[in-house]
Amino acid sequence: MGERAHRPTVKEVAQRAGVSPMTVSRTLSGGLNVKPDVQQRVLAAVAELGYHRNENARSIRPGHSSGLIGVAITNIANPYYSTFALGVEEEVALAGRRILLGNTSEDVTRETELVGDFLGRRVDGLIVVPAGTASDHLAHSQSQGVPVVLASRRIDGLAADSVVLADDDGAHRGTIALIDRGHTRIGYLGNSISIFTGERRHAGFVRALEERGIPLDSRLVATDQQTVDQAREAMRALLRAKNPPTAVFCANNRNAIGALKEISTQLSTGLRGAADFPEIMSFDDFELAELSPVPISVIDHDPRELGRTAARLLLDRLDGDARDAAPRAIELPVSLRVGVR
Amino acid sequence: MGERAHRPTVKEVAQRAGVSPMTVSRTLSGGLNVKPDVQQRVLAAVAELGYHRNENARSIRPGHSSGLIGVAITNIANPYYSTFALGVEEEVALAGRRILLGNTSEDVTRETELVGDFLGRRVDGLIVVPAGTASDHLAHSQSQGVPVVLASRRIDGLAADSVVLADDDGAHRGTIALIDRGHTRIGYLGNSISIFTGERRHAGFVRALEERGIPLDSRLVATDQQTVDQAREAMRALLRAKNPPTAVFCANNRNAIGALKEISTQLSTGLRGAADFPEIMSFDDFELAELSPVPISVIDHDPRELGRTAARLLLDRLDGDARDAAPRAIELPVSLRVGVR
DNA sequence: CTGTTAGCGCTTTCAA
DNA sequence: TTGAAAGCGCTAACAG
Repeated sequence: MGERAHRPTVKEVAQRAGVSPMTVSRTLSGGLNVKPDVQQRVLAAVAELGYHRNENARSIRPGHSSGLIGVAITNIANPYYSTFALGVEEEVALAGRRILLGNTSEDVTRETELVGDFLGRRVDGLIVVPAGTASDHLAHSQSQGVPVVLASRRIDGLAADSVVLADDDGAHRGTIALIDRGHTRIGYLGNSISIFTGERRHAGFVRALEERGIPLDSRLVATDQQTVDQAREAMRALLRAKNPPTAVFCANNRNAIGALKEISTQLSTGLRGAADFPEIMSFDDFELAELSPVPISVIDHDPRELGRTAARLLLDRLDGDARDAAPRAIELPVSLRVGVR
Repeated sequence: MGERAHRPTVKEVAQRAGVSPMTVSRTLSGGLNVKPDVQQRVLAAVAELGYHRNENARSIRPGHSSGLIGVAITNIANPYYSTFALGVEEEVALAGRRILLGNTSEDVTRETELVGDFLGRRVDGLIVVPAGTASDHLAHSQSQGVPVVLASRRIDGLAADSVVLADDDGAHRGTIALIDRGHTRIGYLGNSISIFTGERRHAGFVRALEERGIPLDSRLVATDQQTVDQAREAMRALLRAKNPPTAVFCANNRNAIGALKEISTQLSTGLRGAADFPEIMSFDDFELAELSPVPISVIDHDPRELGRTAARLLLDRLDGDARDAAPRAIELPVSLRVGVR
C-alpha cells in the first residue's frame, strides 16, 4: 500500500509528452499559445501519470496565493457553528478555494497558535469566531496583508470586517414578547458576559425589562454556562429558587437545550406537570425545539448565511473591489417566532 | 487595512540579526549548532518582524511534508459528522497537523474533485466519508503514497484502513429489542441501501425480523431519505398506511428526527394522542431525544471517537509503525439504550 | 508557438 | 559554529 510513493512533477510530464516543462505549465493554465495537438499530448501524459500540480510550489511564486482560507471556530460540534462552517465552505469553494479548519475550544491561546500556523501556511485570509478580546494576533495577520473577518463576535478596537447577529435587538424583542405574554419574573441563562454575544444579548434582555419597568432580579440571572450540562445545572438552580421564574430567556442553543433537558427530567418524576414550569425563549433555533414540553419561542436566524456572508466579505476583499475598503460591519437580522410550541 | 502587505522571509530575518539565512533556519529548527547568543538575536529579529516560516516553501523540499490532512465529509452540518470532524481535528492537532476540510454533499463527483485538489495541495493523508462506491480517485491517492482512511463507510475493493460502526449488530439488537417489547409491525426509515451504512443497518433490521419469524412488509420500509424533511414525509406515509406500524426503526438521526417531527405535528392537531403513534428506535443518539412524545430507544455510539480513531489510523501510518501494515478494518461497538424516554 | 533562464523561500549538503 | 551553493516544483519574462 503506497509502495510506489511517487508524485510526478512537471518535468516528468514534459518528458513523457516530449515537450518542455513550460509547455506543460502553459497547457495546464489554459493552453494559451500552445498548439492543440501538443496540448493533447500533454494532457494525455498528465492523465497517464496522474499528475497534480503542486499548489504549494505554485504558491511560493510571486503573485500567486495559496487559495487557502483559515477558519478558526470555537466549537465545531455545536450545530450553530458547524452550519456556519458549511456556509463558509460552500461560498469559499465557489471561488475555488479551500478551508483550513481549526477548533479553538474558546481558548484564546489556542486561537493565537492557530492563527500563527495559518499565517505560516500562507492563507489568503482568516475567518475567525474570536474566543476572547485579544486582537494582537489578528492585527498582526492584517499587518502582513492577510485580511481578517470576524464572525458572530466582534472585537473592540480591531478594525476588521465583521458579520454578527442583531443580538441586542433579538434579545430585546424576545424579552418584550415574554413580558407581553404576562411574565414579570423572567430568568436568564446565558454564556459569559465577557463574550461579545453574551454581553449583547444580556443587554437586550435588561433593556427590555427596564423599558417595561420590571426590576431585574439578579438571582434569576446565570451567565457562565458554556455547555449543555452547565446550563442544565443552572436551570435546576433557577427552578429551586424560592420564587422561581415563570419564563426563562436562554441566550443560545446550549442554554435552551440544557433548560429543556432539566425540565424534561423533572417532569419525568411525575411530581409536577408541564404547567408548573417556566416557558422558554431561545436565542437560536435548534432541531426538535417543537418537542418542548413547555411553550417555547425562538429568536431565529441563519448560521449558514452567516458563514456565507463572512466568506463573501473576505472574498470581496481578496478578489473583489473591497480590497481597500474601510472595515464593513454587517449585522444580520433575526426573526422572532413566538410559540414554536 | 493590510496596506503594508509584507510577509518577511528568512533573508530579512537573517539580515536583521546579522547572520546568514542558514543560521535562522537552524535556530528555528531547534537551534542545533548555533551559539546561544546568536539564537537570541535571531529570535529577537523573528519577533520584531513577526516572521512565520513559509510552510509551503518548506514542504516542497525533499523529505518534508505539508502537515495537512484532507478531510472529505458528506455533510458537515449534520451533528454526527461535525462531531466526527471535531474528533479528527483534535487528534490531528496533537500531531501538529492541520485539516483541510471539504464538504461533498453526498456527491461523488465533488468528492473526486476534492481529492484531486487535496493531492495538489500535497496533503499527507486523506480521511474520507465516501459518498459512493467509486474508489478510483482514492486508489490513485494511495498509489501516490498518500494513504486513505475511510470513516463510517467502507468501499468494496479498496484496500484502505477503515473505521466503521457495528451497523449490522446495532440494527439487529435494536430491532430485536422492539420485537421483545411486543412489536410485530415495525416500520423502517433509512438512508439509501446503496450507501454502506444504509445497506448494513437495513440488513441488521431484516435479519432480526427473519430470526423472529416476522414477515417483512415492504410497504413499511422507506429507504431513500437523506434529509429531515424527506424523512418526515416518509413517516407521514407510514402513518397513513392502512395498517400502520406500532414501532419504527430509524436508521440514522436524520430519519429519527424527521419521524419525531411528524409525530409532533400530528399530535398538535389534537386528533390523536401519543399512544396512537409508533414508538421509535433510532440508530444515532441526538440532542433532546428524551423530549420525544413517544417512547424512544437509541443505538448509541461516539462519533467523536470515530473521528479520533480515523485520525489515529492515519497518523500511525504516517508517523508510526503502521507504515506498511495491511489495511486495518476497525468496527466500533454501539450500545443500545432502551427507553431513553 | 515553444524553450531557456532565473528565482520564489526554504533547507540539505558540503566547505570553511 | 557558521556560511555558500544548489535545488525542491513551479512559472514570469524573455528570447527565438
